[in-house]
Amino acid sequence: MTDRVRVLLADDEHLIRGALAALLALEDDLTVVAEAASGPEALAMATAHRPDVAVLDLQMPGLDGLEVAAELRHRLPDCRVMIVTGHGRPGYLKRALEVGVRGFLPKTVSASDLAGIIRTVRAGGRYVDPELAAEAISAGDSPLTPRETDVLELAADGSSIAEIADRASLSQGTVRNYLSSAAGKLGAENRHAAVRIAREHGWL
Amino acid sequence: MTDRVRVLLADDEHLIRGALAALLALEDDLTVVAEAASGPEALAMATAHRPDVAVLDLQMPGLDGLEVAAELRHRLPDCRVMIVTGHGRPGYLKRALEVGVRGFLPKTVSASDLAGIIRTVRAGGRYVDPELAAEAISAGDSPLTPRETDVLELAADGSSIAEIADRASLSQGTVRNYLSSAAGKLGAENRHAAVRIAREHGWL
DNA sequence: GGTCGGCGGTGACAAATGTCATCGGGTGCC
DNA sequence: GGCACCCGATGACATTTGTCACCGCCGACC
Repeated sequence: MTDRVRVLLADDEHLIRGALAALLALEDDLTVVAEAASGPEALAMATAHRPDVAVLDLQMPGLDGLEVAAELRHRLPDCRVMIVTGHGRPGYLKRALEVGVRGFLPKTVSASDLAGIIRTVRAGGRYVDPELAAEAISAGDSPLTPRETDVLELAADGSSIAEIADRASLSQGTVRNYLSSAAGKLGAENRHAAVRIAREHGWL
Repeated sequence: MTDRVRVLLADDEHLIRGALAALLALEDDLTVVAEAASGPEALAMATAHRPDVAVLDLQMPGLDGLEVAAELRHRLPDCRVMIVTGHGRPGYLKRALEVGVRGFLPKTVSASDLAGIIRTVRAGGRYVDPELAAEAISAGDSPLTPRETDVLELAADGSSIAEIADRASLSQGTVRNYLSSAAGKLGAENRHAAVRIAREHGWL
């Protein structure tokens, strides 16, 4: 542990990001070398400063944390990526692990925990919040087929079947079949409840 | 300004709250006298420590920031209340001002701004984020009657008309009338789109 | 080759939903 | 008193939606 850990912080909330940076600066083996307020900016800062660890907020303008993580994996394979999230829906954890994220934690952890986890991740370890992990395991995989997911996503804003069919370039009958099937798999009464359930599980 | 400003911090995200506390502690005229992670806890800490300024997150378990603000207004009329929010929907600002909140700002402000605004509010001033204010003005008041709002709220989770009627103790026909009227006023195609629109405006 | 599942579609039917007119009771305002 | 508006309800009607059965096509897997 001869060198200090070089950290990139990405969070669109300036207040939070600044506070975190100030707080991590108190740890004498950590250095915040770059900050970003959006997904694309995070990528740019990462390639410019080549941090050891990137701490990404899940929800950011432009590209979200997962998209940035996926891109970083290709551009900077040596950079470890951690995701910090406010409300952690289970499905995100699974997707995060798939794109090589080494740490996944809610914002309810304490600052000293965060510093510790950064060190763990830097050393090659992994950390996943136990509660989020339990939820993810109990939630399991999405039972929906890719197409069902697509169509359900188009239904998410309350559009009519006709609109969905139009945007998906499908016949209305097909759309109804998919939505009916998806609602059945999710145990929902109608497509709108299905959207809500899929959202809660992070399957959307 | 002989005394230091006594501040209460309430935010359910431990990481954020701790970071903010550390950051405000750097200002030599501010003291964080209490922290809370939920609405009820915020109330309890406030009555126990009688802060000059309460900085409340909008979304908290138990009671949200607005409910805490309303309660504080009665219990501690001398305590100035500020709301800090992640994604600020317009309607909340209006409701916040109605319950006597003196400061309303998004988490995108910088830490030094926050400290400055705390001082402003403490001195009896007000501060509202200009962008949120503009949105609130353009959004205007909700066109919905109280009952329409109630029923729309019950429809928010994708329930069927029958369930809504049951929970609201209304006839199904009445429920449909209210929803139809609400959808019409909001320019929505159906009640689900109406829910989305009302949510976006903070009218729900 | 056979089977299974996903994809896209059609047709038909029942149920849910949206829409409209209309009613009575209440409240508040001019 | 007259008027406007909200509340709650009913009935009728057209439309949308959900559900099911069934079709062909394709790719994967055994």
